[in-house]
Amino acid sequence: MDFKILYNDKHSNARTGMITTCHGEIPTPIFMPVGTVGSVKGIHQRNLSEDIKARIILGNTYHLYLRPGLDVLEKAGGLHRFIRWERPILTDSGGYQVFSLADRRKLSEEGAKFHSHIDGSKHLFTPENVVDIQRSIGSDIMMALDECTPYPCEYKYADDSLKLTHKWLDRGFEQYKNTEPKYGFSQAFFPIVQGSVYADLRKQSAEKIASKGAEGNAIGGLSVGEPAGMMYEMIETVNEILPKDKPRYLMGVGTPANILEGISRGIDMFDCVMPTRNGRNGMLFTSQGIINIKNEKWRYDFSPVDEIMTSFVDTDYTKAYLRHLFIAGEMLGPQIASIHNLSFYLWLVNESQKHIKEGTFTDWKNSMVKQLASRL
RNA sequence: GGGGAGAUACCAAAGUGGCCAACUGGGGCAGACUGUAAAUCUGCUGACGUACGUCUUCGUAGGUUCGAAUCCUGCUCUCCCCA
Repeated sequence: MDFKILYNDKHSNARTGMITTCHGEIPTPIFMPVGTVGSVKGIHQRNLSEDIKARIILGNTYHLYLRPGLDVLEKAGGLHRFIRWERPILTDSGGYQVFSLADRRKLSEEGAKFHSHIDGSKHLFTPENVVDIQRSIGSDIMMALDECTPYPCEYKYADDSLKLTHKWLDRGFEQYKNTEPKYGFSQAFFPIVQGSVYADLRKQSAEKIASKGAEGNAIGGLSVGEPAGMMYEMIETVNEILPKDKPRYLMGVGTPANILEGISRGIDMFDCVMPTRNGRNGMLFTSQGIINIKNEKWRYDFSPVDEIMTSFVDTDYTKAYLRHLFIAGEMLGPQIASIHNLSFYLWLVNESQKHIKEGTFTDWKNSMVKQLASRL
């Protein structure tokens, strides 16, 4: 994997660049749609590549390991072939499931023991086997096993957790260096900064992560309930330390405003379930602000979902029709909403790239942030 | 014409003397969702008030009772069976 910065913004830490992988190029800053179990929920791969123009998508180690299982993925020739997606894939390690399935797992030095949410069976994830699993999946970017701490989180817990995440990182990185890809293309391995909302822990973690010399670095454990301002402070703290010439990935973030604020602080990669999950639940992100398409006020509104029309669904359908689909419980509604939201998110990062190049990013960002948060 | 059953909020449907402004579903209205156990979850849905509450409701008109959606009588309407 290779990363080149093309332009640095003069008024902020934003930058635009290009990641090159064996499955193609990824212009940054970028948003990566989440496809946990080998599917970006409700979206055909064809829509994803041709209409939404996604450059890279996510998969999840925990979910893919449980279903369909590694034997299927290996026989298929890896996840790309299995799901027929030829562009890059990044896999999360299962660290987020350590957080979201907290009542079904037990952590120890060795790793994380899970009770499957599907059939209750017991499984052990270690820093090493999570690398092996991601080798079998064949993702272009693999993530280290970490503990995504909850919020709020006691200092002592965050500190202990961080020590564990760092130990796991050392082991995972060793495993990464000592193993080979299975499908003939290279795979990168990103370590993850933790430390909850404590600046000293974040600094300590960022130094540890930077010392590994990985091809890219991630920031985790944010947007788990803390105020946005706190998240931005942590990003600033961490990005002062993380190498500037490597991509920085802010995991699980976020709202359109979060993404723009992240970009201005030097983040290059984002992923979030929000455009798809909220889209399925009737929430649309538009250039004018947030729409709850189920609201009665759209009943007779025959205008496009978004006036800037970021995808074919905006030109083909009206708000009134989309509202009707949701009210009637038609599955086309969530599909259209997901396509729109993802297109909008991709539009947002594309525009960011453009404004960074043109030197107009900060002003544009500031006006957008206000607009994006308003409720229509 | 004779016999039987029934009328409860937007709809369906519980409730058959006080725990009933009335279970539950649906519908309607609104909210939540951030490395996806989510096409999910939550709240409201007689009126007025933030709330304790107050007022008007269970076809309709009366009555019994300290107290009625619930008991009694008249009326109106609906459905079923027999002729």
